[in-house]
Amino acid sequence: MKYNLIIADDHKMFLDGLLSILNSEKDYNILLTAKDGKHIAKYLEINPDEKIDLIITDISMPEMDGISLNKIVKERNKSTKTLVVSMHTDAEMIDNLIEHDVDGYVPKNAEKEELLKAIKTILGGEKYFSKEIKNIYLENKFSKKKQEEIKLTQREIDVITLIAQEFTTQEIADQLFLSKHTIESYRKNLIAKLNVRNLAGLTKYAIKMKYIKS
Amino acid sequence: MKYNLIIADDHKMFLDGLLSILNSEKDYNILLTAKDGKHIAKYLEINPDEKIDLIITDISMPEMDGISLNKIVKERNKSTKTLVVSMHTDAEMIDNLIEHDVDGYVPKNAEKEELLKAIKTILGGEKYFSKEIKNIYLENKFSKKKQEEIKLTQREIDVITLIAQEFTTQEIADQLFLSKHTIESYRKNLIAKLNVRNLAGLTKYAIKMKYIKS
DNA sequence: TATAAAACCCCTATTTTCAGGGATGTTAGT
DNA sequence: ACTAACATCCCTGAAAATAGGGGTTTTATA
Repeated sequence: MKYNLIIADDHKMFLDGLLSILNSEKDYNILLTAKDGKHIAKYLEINPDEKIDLIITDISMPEMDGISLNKIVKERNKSTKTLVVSMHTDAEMIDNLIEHDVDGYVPKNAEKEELLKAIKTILGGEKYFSKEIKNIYLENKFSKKKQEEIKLTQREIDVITLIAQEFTTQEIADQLFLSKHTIESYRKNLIAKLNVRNLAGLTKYAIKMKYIKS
Repeated sequence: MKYNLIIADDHKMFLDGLLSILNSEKDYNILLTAKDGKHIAKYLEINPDEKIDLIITDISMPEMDGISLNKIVKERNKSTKTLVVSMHTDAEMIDNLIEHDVDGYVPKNAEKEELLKAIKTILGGEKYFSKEIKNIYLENKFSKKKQEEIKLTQREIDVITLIAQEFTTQEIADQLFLSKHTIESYRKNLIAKLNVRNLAGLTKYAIKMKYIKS
């Protein structure tokens, strides 16, 4: 009996590549391909009882991204597996995916063989994450350990965000309905906590932590 | 007579996709595929007289990127065309490519039909840039116009870079062997020029312009 | 060779930040 | 009930940054 697969990827050419790989395998039956998650979601809704073994998905797609799709898939039927195939190799993304309980991740520059191995492994009930991805994940966890010692409170985040937006202490105080002295204390604490020297350092931290854009 | 094509892309699966598209076209003869530019460069060196009509290449590849490859290709034989197929859609990259005189650019999420059209157009001697890419390019040129009114001198860049690195005015003066007053003047001018309010604004600008990392 | 732009320097006065203290009330967890 | 963490506020003095002026000299280039 064949496994039922669904593929979602907005890169048409890449999709063709995947198909050409999978079509030469006789165990896989490709039910559907789509260039965004929404189509897949609709299909799943219309066919609630169809057995779907694996969904191969990209992360960034128009309309509905891979993470949202994964959530929908798992809610419909926990036994449907998800394999993410993407070019994103940033730690945050990977972290995010693992937390969302995807069954595997293979980068797009992986070999054909690895992809097939990933699919087989996942259909066999195990997880599959390529070595590259595992390394990024683990390295990130280690370095996070150090960073997480520095944990800002919500108020501190409020203040540093406004500082990075070029407001003066007085202006921040006015906006938050606090005393100027309070903001000064926060600024002082932030400088000490984050091991920086001045506003420039605070601003860089705010950007790194994405409290402000660009 | 067939056209001779070479393809470079480090995404194996994508390569397969491209191949499956091109193999079904009888006019194209694929001489070589490789996952980085170096292999291609070596091939070109070994076979200096072979007629190569088109090189399809990704931008970011290990060992040798698409831009360097393009340069080598054009130096060897000006009549060999280059089509870039990549996921990069940032304005800088596109600008860079056009300046390096590639013959076309199609994003990886393009349809199969567009790719074929691009290839045909380029082999016909014209340039082909997908609409999406053209838009990004033009939009960038327009917005650059506004930005380029703000042009920093080298010295100003030196100073803002150091400011963003959290050095004080006095420290910057010492490092650059200048008077503290000079640095103060530069800071003042920068704040006025860049329309920001303080160090935080200068720091953000320095990051945006990539004068400093993160 | 004008002349504009860049690089450099100085001054005053005000505001803001930084560094160092200390303090109080509230909240959440042990 | 105790304690730690948090949020809030205050003070002083020094250092730095900001805002507003003013300059000269060097360098590129039209």
